[in-house]
Amino acid sequence: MSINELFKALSDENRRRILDLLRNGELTAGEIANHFDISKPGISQHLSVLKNADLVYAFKKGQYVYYSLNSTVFQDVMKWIIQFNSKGEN
Amino acid sequence: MSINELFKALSDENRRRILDLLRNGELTAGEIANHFDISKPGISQHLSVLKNADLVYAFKKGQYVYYSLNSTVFQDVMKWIIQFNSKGEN
DNA sequence: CTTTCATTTAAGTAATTACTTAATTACTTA
DNA sequence: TAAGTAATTAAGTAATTACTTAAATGAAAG
Repeated sequence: MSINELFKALSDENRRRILDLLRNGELTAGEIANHFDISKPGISQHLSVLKNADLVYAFKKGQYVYYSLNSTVFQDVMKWIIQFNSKGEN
Repeated sequence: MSINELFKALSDENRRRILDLLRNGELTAGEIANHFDISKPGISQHLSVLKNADLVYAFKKGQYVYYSLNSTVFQDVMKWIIQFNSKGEN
């Protein structure tokens, strides 16, 4: 969960779209995949990147895996950004 | 100046270090390059990515090119992030 | 004017990334 | 227990990215 991993995860358009989808609530991997023209394994890999960056939670229920936002980590990005509005401290 | 270009620009560790350096004030391309183990053309390319994403200003003075932060664009990133703390509007 | 210095552009390469299809794992249900 | 469904892992490939060195541009100073 480095800041680098975090920015790398956010640098992909499709991954950001996934995060956007999850703003409306949790979704299964398959439901997420249905919104894209990418293969399911492709989406699975994106989800794995998001999970490793702690941007999403994943929990398994039966044969489904539910994904949801971990909004706390967005605050790390926020903190990083804030430095550039305030001058020179930190 | 798309949000995609912006996140792509921020996804590189060295480019983020450049932005960090510029928090203390403007620097010439050469001064920036001195802080890195990368060749000058390498740094020049990073600066070009940052400039295209509007994260930095560049102005030429004699044979030097001065780079400085454009803090307004950070607010675009901020706006994007904020969506994920507040629930579901927008 | 020609030499020097700062920077960028050009061209090539190695590493990384985003995908694909095929195979595997894990769970559910007939 | 066999067949079907959801998701992931594995392995390969095409595209992108981050670098390199060499060449070009442009301003300054001898």
